Order: sequence, then C-alpha cells, then structure tokens
Amino acid sequence: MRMNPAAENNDRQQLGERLNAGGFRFTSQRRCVYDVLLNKRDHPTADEVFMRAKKGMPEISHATVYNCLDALVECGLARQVHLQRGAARFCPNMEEHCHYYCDACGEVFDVTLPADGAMMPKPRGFKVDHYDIAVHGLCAACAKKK
Amino acid sequence: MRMNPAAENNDRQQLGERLNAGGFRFTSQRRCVYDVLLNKRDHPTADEVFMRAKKGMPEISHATVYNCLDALVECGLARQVHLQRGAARFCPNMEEHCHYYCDACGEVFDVTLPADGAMMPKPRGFKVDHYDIAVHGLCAACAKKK
DNA sequence: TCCTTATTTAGAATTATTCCAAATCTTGAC
DNA sequence: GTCAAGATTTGGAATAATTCTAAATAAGGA
Ligand SMILES: [Mn+2]
Ligand SMILES: [Mn+2]
Ligand SMILES: [Zn+2]
Ligand SMILES: [Zn+2]
Repeated sequence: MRMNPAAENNDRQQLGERLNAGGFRFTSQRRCVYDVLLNKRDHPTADEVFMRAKKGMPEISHATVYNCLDALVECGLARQVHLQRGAARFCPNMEEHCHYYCDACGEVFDVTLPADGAMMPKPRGFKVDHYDIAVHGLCAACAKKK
Repeated sequence: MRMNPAAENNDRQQLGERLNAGGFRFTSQRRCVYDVLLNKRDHPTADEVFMRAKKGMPEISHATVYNCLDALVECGLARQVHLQRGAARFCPNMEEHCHYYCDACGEVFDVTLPADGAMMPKPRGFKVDHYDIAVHGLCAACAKKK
C-alpha cells in the first residue's frame, strides 16, 4: 500500500500546484498536514493528525488542522472516510480503493478495487460523484483471538 | 422500496421474539422506535426518530431513543448508516442493499444489490461481517437544478 | 404477588466539529 | 522590496451528536 519514493516526492512537489488549482494558497500548515497524511497511512482522525502535526509545528492549532484537511479534500489530495460513529478519518490514497475496517481494534486498510463502480445499478437521473465502500469485520489478528 | 402490508405486519409481530433472542426485553419504547423506522423509511437520524416518536409517546427521552436504536441494531432489526460528517442514520431494511446519497439535499435511498460482496477481494485472515456501500452524488432533482 | 434485573428518564458530561474575531501571512501590483 | 487586499491561522467559545449517571420505573420469572 506504500507508494515508491519518487512518486511520494512528486506528491509533495505538486502540493502547491494542486492547492492553487483548487483556489487555495500554499501555506506551511497545509504542507505539514499533508506530510502527516503521507508519512503514516493509517487513516488518522483529525485529532490524531493534530497531535502528529504538532511534533514538527508546535504552534499549529486544532482549527487549522480541520481547515487544512478540508482544503486537501476539496482539491482532491485526500479523502475523508466515515467508517463508524465518531471521528472522521483521512486518507491520502486517491486511487480507487475500498476500506477494510476492524470493528474490534479499529484498524483500517486500503484494498485497491479490481473494477470500479461499473457493476453498480444506475438509478435514473442520479449523477454519481464517487463510491464509498467499506468492509466491516475482524482483522486477522483480532479474528485469531476469538 | 416499501414492503407489502402482510410482511410489515409480520415485522411488527416478530419484534418481541427478535428482542428476546438478542437478550433484550420487549418495551413499549422499543416498539415505538421500531414503528417510527418502519413507517417512514427515509433513513432518519436519531434526533429525527426522537421527534417522530414523541408524537405517539410524548414522554420518551432522547437517551431512550439512542438505547432503543442500539438494541434494534444489535438484534438485527435495523442498520446504522454513516454517510457523512454528522449524525448517523437508521434503516430497517435488512436486505443486502447500498445507499445512494445526494450530497446536495441529503436524500438517501436504498438500492438492492444485484450480487453481494462476492466480487470483493478477501484479504488473508480478515473475517468479513458486512459490507457498507454508499454512492455519493446528486439525486435526479438536484442534478436537474445545475 | 414479590424479587431481581433491565430499562427509562432528565440532565450533566464528553466528543467531534464549527464558528468567531483579531493577528498574521501570502500573493500580486507597483 | 514595499504595500494593500484578501486568505489563513489562532485560541477559545459555541454547537452538534452521543454517551454517561444515578434515581425511578417496568418487565418477567419464581
Ligand atoms: Mn484509504
Ligand atoms: Mn437503507
Ligand atoms: Zn483488529
Ligand atoms: Zn438532492
């Protein structure tokens, strides 16, 4: 699930352009938040992003982290994921993928989809923006414990 | 999307048994909340269920509605759905189905799936409990307005 | 009926997110 | 580089959604 170093570099360089294309300015806070997402791809909540971001930028505020995450989602650099009651999670993997979620320990991982929404029914008049597919259950480790 | 009257009747009669099977007691509040879900299948939030339930049972409390909804989910009579930031929604349709969600007006509707999760990848060791599939976009009415 | 235990209730507490207004930063024009 | 305009950041207050608490009540079995 980890992309190669060259592609990741590219990701970072393109941040400014992508923000501009979405009508946003480049700021050090947005770079910091984006780097947090890229560095550990475990689908952190906004609060987890906040705590990680503070390590490199101790003055960053809670509100800013929400603002930055929203901006990243808006300009197509991250996805917001709603897997359960409670905090939303964030994911910088923009490939078509679905989420496997362990209801016992909360682990989340990406699985790239073999085919996209082609097999989905298309109700008349509905204009599809994106699919949100989650698989709930027990991860290998938690399944073994039972 | 509406089931026939006989099936709906059956639904209501079986409430007691299903609660018992899940280790819950039958209460008038649980019947009331379940009836709210059955009567208008528009995927209400807990707060919407609360307001509708109060019409027939003015003394019912907020906490009880949450308790009842949890019990119904636990014993397999309703699903909890997380479509967006904010309140969870509830659905008494226990057939395998996915949700089409209008990001403009918030409308939700069920579409029965042609095939279930057979095409989904099965990561080694992961024990699947259920699939949660949402399609985001614009409903026919909202798509026309743009 | 009586007892035990689950459930309900109102309100307080907690969690997650959004709003606010003042201070600061980014960008483009000069 | 300087400056102005507007976007962004900040800390804290406000709001929304849900969970917790402890006392009162109701359900179901003996
Ligand atoms: Mn992901
Ligand atoms: Mn549904
Ligand atoms: Zn697990
Ligand atoms: Zn709509």
